[in-house]
Amino acid sequence: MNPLEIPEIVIRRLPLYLRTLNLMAAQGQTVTSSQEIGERLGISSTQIRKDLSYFGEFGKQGTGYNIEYLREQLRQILQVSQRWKVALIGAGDLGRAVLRYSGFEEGGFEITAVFDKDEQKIGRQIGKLKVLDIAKLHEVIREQGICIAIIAVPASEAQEVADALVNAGIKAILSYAPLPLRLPSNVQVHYIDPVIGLQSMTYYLSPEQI
Amino acid sequence: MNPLEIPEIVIRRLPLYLRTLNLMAAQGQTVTSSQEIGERLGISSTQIRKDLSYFGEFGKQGTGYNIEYLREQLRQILQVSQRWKVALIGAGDLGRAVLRYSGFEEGGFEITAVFDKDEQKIGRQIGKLKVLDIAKLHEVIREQGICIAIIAVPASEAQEVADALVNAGIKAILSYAPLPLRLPSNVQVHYIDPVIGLQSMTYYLSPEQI
DNA sequence: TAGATTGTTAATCGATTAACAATC
DNA sequence: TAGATTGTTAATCGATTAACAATC
Repeated sequence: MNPLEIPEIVIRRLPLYLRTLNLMAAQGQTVTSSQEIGERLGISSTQIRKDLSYFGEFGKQGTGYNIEYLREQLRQILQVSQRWKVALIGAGDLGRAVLRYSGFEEGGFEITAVFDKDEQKIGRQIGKLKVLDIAKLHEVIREQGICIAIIAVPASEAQEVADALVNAGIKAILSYAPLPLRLPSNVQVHYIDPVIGLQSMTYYLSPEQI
Repeated sequence: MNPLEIPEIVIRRLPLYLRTLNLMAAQGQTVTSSQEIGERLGISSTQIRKDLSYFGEFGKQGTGYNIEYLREQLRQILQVSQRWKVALIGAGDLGRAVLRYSGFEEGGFEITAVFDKDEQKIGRQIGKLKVLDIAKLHEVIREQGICIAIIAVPASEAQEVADALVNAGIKAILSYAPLPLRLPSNVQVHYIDPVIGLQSMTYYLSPEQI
């Protein structure tokens, strides 16, 4: 029951369960089962029940899970009931796409500051936000009490940005830069690298398809 | 030695090794060791040697691995020595960011066609490509002999697009839409969902940081 | 040669799943 | 009640790692 004992692989699946429940709720469904969730995700029902059992008992024998209730429980476990403020570094094509993607908002995240070092971009308005000078990173992050950041700068600048973020007090980083960041162990990090995904699929393609 | 027996989790790590070797080569390094690769990636040297041993013997006792040689071997294993043609569906903010990202090119992929259903976008020039009408999806994919696609359309349209892609002969899909696609088992799929990554990090953040 | 590092085996560790009592 | 589904235990399965001979 100590959170430290819960395998990370279990934590990584919880957002998938939450996302599935959100979709079901959006379609007006009120009750589901571990089997139904599993079918949607390609995961066994046993695994879903086992994963949830790390945190408590959320279902009823014979009937399954109340979707609204389980959603709220998962939101609380993942700490996404409240909205988190997020800083975005990089206002290039990728940064702008991140900024305009509505999924963050729905997932419990609000990008409240965007930074770039390019003078051409600084001061430019993107949606509700004005691009800030990266020189103000520390100041703004501290002022707003932000502890999550998204890195959307070129690989060559990512480590430097990460260092500045850690220095400003950031505790979780989502990085789109295709290289591993050197970070203190108390800072969470996840990477998004589409090329890695593609390259592990081409392994399975038959040679005649090239 | 039968490819079918190699665990998928091993295949998923190979692109990381390749990426690391690429970075080393770019810095002019010519030789490395399993320990050095492991340190960069946060993976044990034993695991790297074990993973590579599924495919052959690529190193020399006492000296390690020739970077150029191991790179080329990994490229061949992953089938990314040749350039793959890729179709991109969706020319919104995300699609444009994907199109302008140079990492695909470097990873062995060339986006050779981009589609959208929005008449406002069809015909527009993005970099070297003109946005095509999604009605021409089947025709163009067959003509060009494309077998990999990237989905960058809203979640509500992703399944429909996926069905059309499968119908056109696509064998591998990278989807940015935050939901699981229903696909034939002979079609590879990988998902990119940044919110999932963020939500599994917030679990570990201490509540006072909210 | 001595030191370094590989490739591989066997042991360990951890995750998944089968089975089932409990109960709605 | 009978059927369905949960939560949990124990068994199985698979991945990681420790140890080491081989050898550059």
